[in-house]
Amino acid sequence: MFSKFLNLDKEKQDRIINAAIKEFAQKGYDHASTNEIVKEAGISKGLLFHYFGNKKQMFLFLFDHCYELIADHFYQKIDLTEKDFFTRIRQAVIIKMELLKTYPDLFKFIEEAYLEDSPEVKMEVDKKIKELNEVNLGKVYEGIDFSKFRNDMDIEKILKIITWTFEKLSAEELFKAKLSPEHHIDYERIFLEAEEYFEILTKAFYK
Amino acid sequence: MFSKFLNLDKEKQDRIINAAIKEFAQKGYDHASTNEIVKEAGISKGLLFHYFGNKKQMFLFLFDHCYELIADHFYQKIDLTEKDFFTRIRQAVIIKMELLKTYPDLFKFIEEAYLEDSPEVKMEVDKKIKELNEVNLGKVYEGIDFSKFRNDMDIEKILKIITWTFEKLSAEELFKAKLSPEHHIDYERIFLEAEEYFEILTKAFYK
DNA sequence: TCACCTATTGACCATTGGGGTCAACAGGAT
DNA sequence: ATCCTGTTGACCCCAATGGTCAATAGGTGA
Repeated sequence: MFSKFLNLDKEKQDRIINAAIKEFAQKGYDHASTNEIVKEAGISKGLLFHYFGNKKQMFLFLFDHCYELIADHFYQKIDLTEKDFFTRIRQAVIIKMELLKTYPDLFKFIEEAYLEDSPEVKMEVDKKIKELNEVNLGKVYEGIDFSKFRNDMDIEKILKIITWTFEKLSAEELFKAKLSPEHHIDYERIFLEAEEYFEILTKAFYK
Repeated sequence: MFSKFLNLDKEKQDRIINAAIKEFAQKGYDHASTNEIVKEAGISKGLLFHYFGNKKQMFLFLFDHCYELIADHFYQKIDLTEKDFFTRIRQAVIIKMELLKTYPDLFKFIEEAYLEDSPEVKMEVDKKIKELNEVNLGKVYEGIDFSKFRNDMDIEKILKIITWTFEKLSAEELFKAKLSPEHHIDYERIFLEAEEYFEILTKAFYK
């Protein structure tokens, strides 16, 4: 089906993927423009339709492809025998940063796809999401040793505060990068800052 | 300039404001459609241009108007003699919820306006933002008694964790509301849940 | 009843931009 | 010289855009 696309060298694939997910993430399915995508990707209009047939098929392919990308990275590299929550979440943050280095709009695209309500694709996306939820949900917290947390607080809320902190931290850094001229992201600095938050949160929520 | 609009009864003004900021927040300046706005507001196309002249003037008016709305509410109702950080931030959360009741897309609109890069309005918006930053920034934390916080952690990071928690909490609730059929928001329940987070964060970060 | 007036309508206009097509081409291999 | 595969971009039709304006609705005073 998409073999023509998948046989390209990775650099070109990634250029097209990034152009497309950026456009969809920013504007949603309906208002994303194939003209913009080909301009950003540096290919001709005809070629895009040669690879994907039409806009809808391209969008659905991207959704599947991005989800696989994420799932593969996480389940290959996350050590499920690791029982410490902070170590585990640190792993997750690193993996996320690695992915964002190659695909800056990967997670934004997936998030927006969840909210997509263009009638053209809503049904298919909803179906995909439902299937995925049945399989994947909750695996990230599997096997964690929760006895290390102080027990005078609702542990679910603690976990939320911690994950929210790292989500907001990375969102803030992405925002800064967008405002800066070259859109440059200093992953090293972010990582060091994240470490300081780890320290604070450990002090605050472990026994 | 906009006196024709401002002389309308408040209900009609709000209907138009909400239709417009929703459209701009969702699609950005360029792709926001005046047709969609008038449809959602329940007025005719001609009337919108009768009030605002053109799309650009409407957008810039909305930005100013929304900013004033927020500023007025905050500086009228926040008690700057209140020295306790949690009490202060609780006030802020309540005010934000009140505003969201009347203008569900108010903050989303402002946030997106900050990122707007349509050439048509970018210059004006950037200028407005610059002016505002010089005046307003940092007032929210003025006069807070920071000695109540434990001193084995970087206090700036603590403040961030706390504000982020409440931002994420409200974002999560907005998301839930979007998924629910009637888009209904149960402010009472959110408020109670926020209280539980206040309790946890106090325990974690006060001496 | 009718003339006047202001607030409001929505069909209409020129123009842009959309998704999608396809004849033509580039250039390496046989 | 002839394929062949990968690639181009001018072109198509049409939907939708921001904006206009003659026509109307409906209240007011005479």
